[in-house]
Amino acid sequence: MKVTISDVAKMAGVSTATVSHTINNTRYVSSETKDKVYQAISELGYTPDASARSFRTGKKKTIGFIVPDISNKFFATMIESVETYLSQQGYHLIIANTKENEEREEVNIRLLSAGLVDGLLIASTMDSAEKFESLIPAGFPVVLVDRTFDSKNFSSLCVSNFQPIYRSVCRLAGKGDHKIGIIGGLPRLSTTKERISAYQQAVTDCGLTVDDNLIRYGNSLENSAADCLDDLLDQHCDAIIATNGLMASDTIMYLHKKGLQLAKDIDLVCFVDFNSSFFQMYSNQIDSIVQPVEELGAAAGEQILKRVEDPEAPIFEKVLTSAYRPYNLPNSWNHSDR
Amino acid sequence: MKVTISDVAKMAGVSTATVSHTINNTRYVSSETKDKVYQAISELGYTPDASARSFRTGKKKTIGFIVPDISNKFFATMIESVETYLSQQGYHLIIANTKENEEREEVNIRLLSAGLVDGLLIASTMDSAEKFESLIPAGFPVVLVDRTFDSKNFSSLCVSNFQPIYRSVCRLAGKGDHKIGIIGGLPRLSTTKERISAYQQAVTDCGLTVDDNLIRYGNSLENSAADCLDDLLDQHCDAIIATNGLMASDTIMYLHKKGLQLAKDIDLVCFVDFNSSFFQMYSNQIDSIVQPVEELGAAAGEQILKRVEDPEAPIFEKVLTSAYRPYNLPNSWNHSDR
DNA sequence: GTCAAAAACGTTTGCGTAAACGTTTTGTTA
DNA sequence: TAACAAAACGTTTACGCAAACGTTTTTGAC
Repeated sequence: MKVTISDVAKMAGVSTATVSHTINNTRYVSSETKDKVYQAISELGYTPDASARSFRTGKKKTIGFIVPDISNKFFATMIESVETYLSQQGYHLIIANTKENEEREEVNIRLLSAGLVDGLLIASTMDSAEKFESLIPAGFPVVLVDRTFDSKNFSSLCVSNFQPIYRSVCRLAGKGDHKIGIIGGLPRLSTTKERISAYQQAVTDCGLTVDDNLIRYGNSLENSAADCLDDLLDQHCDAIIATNGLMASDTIMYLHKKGLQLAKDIDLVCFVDFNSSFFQMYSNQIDSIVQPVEELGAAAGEQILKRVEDPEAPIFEKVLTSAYRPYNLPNSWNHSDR
Repeated sequence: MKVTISDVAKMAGVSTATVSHTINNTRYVSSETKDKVYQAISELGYTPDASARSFRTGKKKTIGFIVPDISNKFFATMIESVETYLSQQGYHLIIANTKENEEREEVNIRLLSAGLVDGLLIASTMDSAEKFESLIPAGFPVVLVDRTFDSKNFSSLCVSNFQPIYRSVCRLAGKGDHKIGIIGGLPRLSTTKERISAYQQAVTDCGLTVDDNLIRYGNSLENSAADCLDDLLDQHCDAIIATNGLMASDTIMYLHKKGLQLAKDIDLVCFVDFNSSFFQMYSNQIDSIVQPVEELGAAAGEQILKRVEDPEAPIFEKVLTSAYRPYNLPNSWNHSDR
C-alpha cells in the first residue's frame, strides 16, 4: 500500500497539516515536532506523491522543451545546458522532438500546455507566427529559443546571426573571393532568413553582386548538402558559407571527396558545433562561427522560470553573440573576439 | 478561469461522467450525445487537466530516461528513437542527465520514481548493483539500457560488445598487427568491462600476449583520449581500438596531428556514431563498429511500456548486435554483415 | 493572577477527474 | 401490455495533498 501524508501524521501523532508544513517549510513547526515527523517519514519510507501535489498546487515543477532535432548537436548541447540549469532550480525537463515537422510541433504544444508543464521553451519550426500564437493558451509561459517570429509577442533568446555572417563575407571579399556561395537551412526559419539577409547585405556592401544562384537551402530531409554543393560548384564558387553544423560537416566531407583543398582551392566558413572534435580538426583551414549554445540554454532556463513565476512579466528579448574565429590569425583574435 | 469537465457537462446538458466516458471511450455513449459533448468541448476550448487526470488514475503517461551524457551522440540518438516510439504510444519523455555522476543519478532516480513518471529507462553510471537496486522502489518499472549489472534483477537492453571487438582483434592480428592497444570508457561500466574482456580473450586466442600497458581508459573528464594515446604510442602500437564515439573522434584528430596515416602507419578500429558524417569520411580507412542505437531506443521504449502495463512481467533481456564494418572489403560485407 | 499576543498546531475543504455504482429509458418478446 | 434485458446516462465518491481557517497552548507584561 502507498504511504500517504495521513499515515505519517498518524504515526507522528500530529495532523496532516503539520506534516505538510514540515515538509514544505510553509509555517512554523517546533523542532521537536519536526523531528517526530521526519522520524515517521523515514520509518514509513514516505515520499510525497508528485501527482497529488501538482494537482493541488497547480505547479508541476516541469518545463517542456520543444526541439526540432534532438540528434543535432546544437540542440543536444542546448538541452544539456537547459537541463543543468533547471535541475539546479528543482525543475524537470520534458523533451518533445518535432523533427522540423509543423504538425508534430502543433500536437506537442497542445499536449504539453494542457497541464503537463509549467512553461514551454520552443525552438519553433513553424512558418506562420499567427498559427503559432493561436496554439499557445492565453497567459501560458513561453520562451522562444534560437528561432523567433517577427511579431514580438513572446520572450525570446536568440543568437546574433547577422554579425558573424556579415563579417565573414567581408573577410572573404577582402581576400579576393568574388563568388561566395551560401547554404542556408529551412527557408521558413527566422535564423535562415537573418543569415541570408546578412549575406546579401554584406555582398552588396562589399561591392559584389547578389546572385540567387549562389544561395542554396539545405536540410537533412529533401535537399542534402551535396545537392546544394553540386549547384554551387557549378557556379565556380571560390568560397562557401555553411550556416549550420550539419550542413558544415557534410560540406567538409563533400569537398574532401571532390579532392578540393580547404583554404586553398576553396574557402569555407562554417557554423561549428560546440566542442566538436571534428571541427576542431579543421580550425586552421576554415573560418568558424561558434554559437554560445551553453549560455543560450542557461539563459533560456532562467527566462522561462521567471515567466513561470510571473506570467505577466514584460516580454524579454536577448540576442547573444557568436564567436567569429577566422583561421590563420593571431590567437588574440581567436579567443577574445566575440 | 479554467474550463473543467463540469463546465462541459453543464453546457452539453449531460453529466460529468458522460463527458469523461466520451473523452476516454470507456463506455458506450450514443453518437448524438457524443456530438453534443464534443460541441461543448470545442466551444469552451476545454482541455482535460493532465495533473488531475494522473492524480486520479495514478498514470502519468510519462517515462523518465536517465542518461549519462545527453550531448554524446550515442545517447542523443537513442533519446530521439525512444521519444519517437513513446510519443507514438501517447507517452512523454522526461530526460535526466547524470553527467556520469553517481550522486546525480541517485538524486534523479529518487525524484523521478516519486510519482513523476510511470517507469524509468536507465543507462546507469553506477558501480555497485546493490546501491543501484536499493534506490529503486519495489515493483517500480525499470529497464536498463546499454549498461547492465551482473545481478540480473532488471530487464535490460544492451548491445553486444564482445563480438565486434573480438572480431576486430582477430582481423588486426591476421593482418600482422602485434601490438594492439585499446581505449576503454569508464572502467566501472559493464560496457567497458565487456569490451576489455573481449579484447583480452581475443588477444590470447590469436596467440598474442595480453599487455596491460596496451589497455587504457579514457573519458571526457579526467583522462582524455590524448593522454591514453600518448601512453599507447609510447608502446609502439600498430593498432588501436577506440571503444566509443567520443574517444574515436578524438583519436582520429590526435593521430592526424601527430602526422600518422590511418591504415598505413597505424590501424584503427572505432565505435562509430550512427549517421555521423565525420566517421563516414573515414569509412575507408578505419574498421567501424556501428551500434544499432535506433533499434535499441525503440526496443527500450517498447519494453518499458510493457513493464508499465504489467509490472510483474518476467524479466526481459536482449542483446542487439552491432554492425562490424572492416574497411577495404567488398560492399556486400559492409552492409549485410551484422 | 489576569489578559493579550504570539506560538504551535488541528480541522476541514476542495482541486478535476475517473469510475464504481445506480437509475432511467428504450426496445423486444410472450 | 406486462416483463425484462439492454442501452444510455446520472450521482457520488475518493484520490493525496496544501492551505484557508480555526483552535489551543504558552509566554510574559502588568
